[in-house]
Amino acid sequence: MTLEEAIKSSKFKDQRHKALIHIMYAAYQVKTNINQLLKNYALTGEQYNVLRILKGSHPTPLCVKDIAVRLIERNSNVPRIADRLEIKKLVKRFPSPEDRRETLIQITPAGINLLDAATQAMEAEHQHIANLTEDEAAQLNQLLAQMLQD
Amino acid sequence: MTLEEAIKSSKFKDQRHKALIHIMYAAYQVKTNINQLLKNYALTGEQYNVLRILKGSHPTPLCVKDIAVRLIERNSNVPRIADRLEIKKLVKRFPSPEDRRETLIQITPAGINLLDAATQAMEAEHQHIANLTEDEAAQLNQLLAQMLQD
DNA sequence: TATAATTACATGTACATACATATAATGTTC
DNA sequence: GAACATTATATGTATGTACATGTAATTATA
Repeated sequence: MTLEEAIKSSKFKDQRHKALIHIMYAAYQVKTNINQLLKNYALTGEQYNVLRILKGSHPTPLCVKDIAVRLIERNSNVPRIADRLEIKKLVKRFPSPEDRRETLIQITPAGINLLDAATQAMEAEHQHIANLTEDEAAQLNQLLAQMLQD
Repeated sequence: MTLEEAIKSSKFKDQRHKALIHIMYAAYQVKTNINQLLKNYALTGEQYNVLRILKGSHPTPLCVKDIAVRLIERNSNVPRIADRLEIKKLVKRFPSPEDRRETLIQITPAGINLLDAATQAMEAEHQHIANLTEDEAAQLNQLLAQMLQD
């Protein structure tokens, strides 16, 4: 479905205006796709992202703020996402011995297993979503980087 | 800030994978910018979108589902967004005489005034966000359309 | 070193999303 | 036209975002 069909409108001021709407629409489609896939693993997108970040540093645990700065959506409430992962025993949480203000969070073996399964499915999905050649994707990345500069 | 700096990672499988993350990051930046601007008008992004859709059909009111299909984020809960707009007297709501299951929603003069002021500020912001020429924006739109096809 | 400022996290509230379910009105089918 | 299916909206719950505030620990400074 094209953007115009999707939102039943073609009243864009110019190409730049359309691009902003288009980006938000594309992101929504990508996220919706990913969330659907993750439902098979009883994970939300943000829970998946936090697990992925934790596995990246495993076995070293990370404190809340170090997880937060690695998330795309910076205002995500990491303590509450961690609550839900902890209930499912996908992470464990303990106070930092070095700085007792910090809570360290570590992915559990169960968390790694679930993440690995979800990631495998995700990669297949990614191939399917991004209907672009590598050259085209590189071009898209260049344009997005330029758009966001400074 | 580049994507890599923003999420402190450069571990992308390929350009297509990076493009998916990049789109979500760009959309987040655009939305955050817009939401900041709209705070000056005590509106959220979704409230603004609903008002814009209602003004598009004004003075003809729209029912809940006709608003929903015009929103980018299709699962938005239009009745509850309408609740908040109604409290602020930016819209009024009444049952449809033709189909009493439907609730018709119409933007008020106060709603139009607020929307117009917000839209003027928004257009200035849009110019500022999208650091692209018209040709580049057109290219970006073409790539996004291709990515999303079927 | 005592006090002040900062930092890290948790938590409360308002709003939004995602999805299930309830209810009333309309449409369909026999 | 009665029974059933469908549609439109509302509402409940879990999750997440955005932001303000509270509390404890650490750091800075007088």
